[in-house]
Amino acid sequence: MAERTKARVARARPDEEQRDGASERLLEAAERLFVQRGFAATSVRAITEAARCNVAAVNYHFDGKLGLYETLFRSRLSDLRRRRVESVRATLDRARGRVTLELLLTAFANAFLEPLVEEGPGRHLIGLLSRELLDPHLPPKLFQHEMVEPVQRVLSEALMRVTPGLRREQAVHCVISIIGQLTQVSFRCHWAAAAEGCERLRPRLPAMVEHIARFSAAGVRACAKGR
Amino acid sequence: MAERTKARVARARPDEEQRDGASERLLEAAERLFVQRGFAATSVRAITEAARCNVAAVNYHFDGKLGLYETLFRSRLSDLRRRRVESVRATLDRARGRVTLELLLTAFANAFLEPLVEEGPGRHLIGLLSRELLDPHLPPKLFQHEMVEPVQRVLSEALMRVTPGLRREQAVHCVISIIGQLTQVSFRCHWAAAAEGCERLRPRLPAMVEHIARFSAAGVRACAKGR
DNA sequence: GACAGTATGAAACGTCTGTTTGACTGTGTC
DNA sequence: GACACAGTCAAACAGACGTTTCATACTGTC
Repeated sequence: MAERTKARVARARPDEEQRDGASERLLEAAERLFVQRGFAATSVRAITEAARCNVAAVNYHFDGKLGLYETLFRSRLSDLRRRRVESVRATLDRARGRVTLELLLTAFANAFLEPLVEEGPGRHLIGLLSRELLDPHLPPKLFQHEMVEPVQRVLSEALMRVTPGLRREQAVHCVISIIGQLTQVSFRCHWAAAAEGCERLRPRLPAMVEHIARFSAAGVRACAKGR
Repeated sequence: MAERTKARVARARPDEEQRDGASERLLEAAERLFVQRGFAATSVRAITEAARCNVAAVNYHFDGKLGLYETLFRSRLSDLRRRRVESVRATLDRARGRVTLELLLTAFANAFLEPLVEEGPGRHLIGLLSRELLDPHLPPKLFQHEMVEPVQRVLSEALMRVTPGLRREQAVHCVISIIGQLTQVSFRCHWAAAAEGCERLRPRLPAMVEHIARFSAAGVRACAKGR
C-alpha cells in the first residue's frame, strides 16, 4: 500500500501538470493549518474542508495524515537549511579575505530571520519547527542531521576563519549563542503576530539584526581572546 | 459548579492534612505527564491511572482537565519567576557597587538553568512552558505578565546599573539576547535528555554558563560603547 | 464499445476523548 | 437511628478522530 502511494505521488499527469488538483490544494491547506495549530491539533477533516475535497483524499494521495505532514516538513526544512548555509558561503566568497565578523553575522541573521518572519510560504514556520522538536512525529534525528549539524558546521568554521585564535569548541558555543538569539527573536515575532498582527514588530527587525550582529561579534571576539 | 469545586480545593481536612489524597496524587502524576507529553496529548485517563484513582476525580477536585493544568502551571510559573528575579536582586545587594557584568550574568544564568536542568520538580519544565506558548490553553497574557515583563524589567535595569552608558532600549535588546541563549541551552539539554539521557550533557553545563557570561558581558559592553 | 487505471465522493467503522451520572462507602452531627 | 456530606467508583454519554470501504465518474488504450 505504501508503494502504491509513492507511485501516485511521484507520478504527474503528462498533459496538464496536475495544477489545482486535490493533491496541491491539500498541500497548501495543510501547510497553513499545520503551521497555525500543529500536527495533532489539525484534523484531517479541517484540512480537506479547507482544500475543498473529500477526507479520503489524504489517504489516497499521501498514505495518511502523517505522510502529508512528512512531505511538507522535509521540503520546508531543506529550504531553510539551504538558505542559511548559502548565506554564509556567499558572504565568504563575495569578500574573500576581507570578511568582517559583523558582515558575516548580519548576512546569517537576515537569512535566518527573513523566511520565518517576512511574507511568503515559510512565514511563521518557526511554530512548526518548534512543535516538531517538542512532540516529534518524524524520525528523531531528522532535524539534527538535516538542519542543526550542517548549519552548525558551516557557521562555526566561518567564525574560525574570520576570528583568529578562536578554537573549535569555542566556535561551537558561539554558534549556540547566535542561534539562540535568532530563535528568540523569531519566537517573539511569532507571539506578537498571534497577539496583535506582526505589523508592529516588523519595523524593529532590522534594528534587532544590527543588535545581534554587534552583540555577537563582541561576544565571539571575547571568546577568542579569553584564552 | 465552579464555586463548589473552588470550595473543595481550598478546603483541607483539619485532622490529617489530606496527605496522599487523590488530589495530591493527581497533581504529581499530572505534572509528570504534562511535562512529558504536553496538555493535549495527555489524557485524563492516563493521569488518573498514574494517580491510581477514578477518572471522575479530576472533575471532582479540579473542575476538569483544564483546571488541573492551570493549577499546576501557575504554581510553577511563579516559582521560576521568583528564582530569576531574586538571583538578580541578591547579586546586586550582596556586592553593592562592586558588581561586575560577569558576576551578574553568571548568577542569572545559573538561576535560569538550574531549575530547568537539574533534578527536582521543575526538571524539563522548559517543555511545558514552550508548549503553552505555542498552543495556549490559559489566558494569553499570563506568561507575558507573570514572567516576561518582571524578569525583563529587573534584568535590564540591573544591566544599566552595572554598565555605564547603556541606554534602556539597548538593555532590553541585550536581555533578549541573554534569554535567547539560555533558552537555547535549556532546549538542547531537553532534547539530549529525550534522546539519550541528560547525564552526558550535565557536565558541560558549567562551561556553557561561563561561556554565556563571557559572551554576553562583551556583547553588553559593545552595545554601550556603540553610540 | 470494452477495459484498466486514476481520482473523487458519501457513508460507515472502530477507537479514543473529556465529562456526567448515579450508586456506594465512610465520617461526623444532631 | 437519621441525616448530610465528602470522596470514590463503574458505567455510560456524546462527540471527534483517522481510516476504510464501496460506488461512481473520468480518461486514455486497445
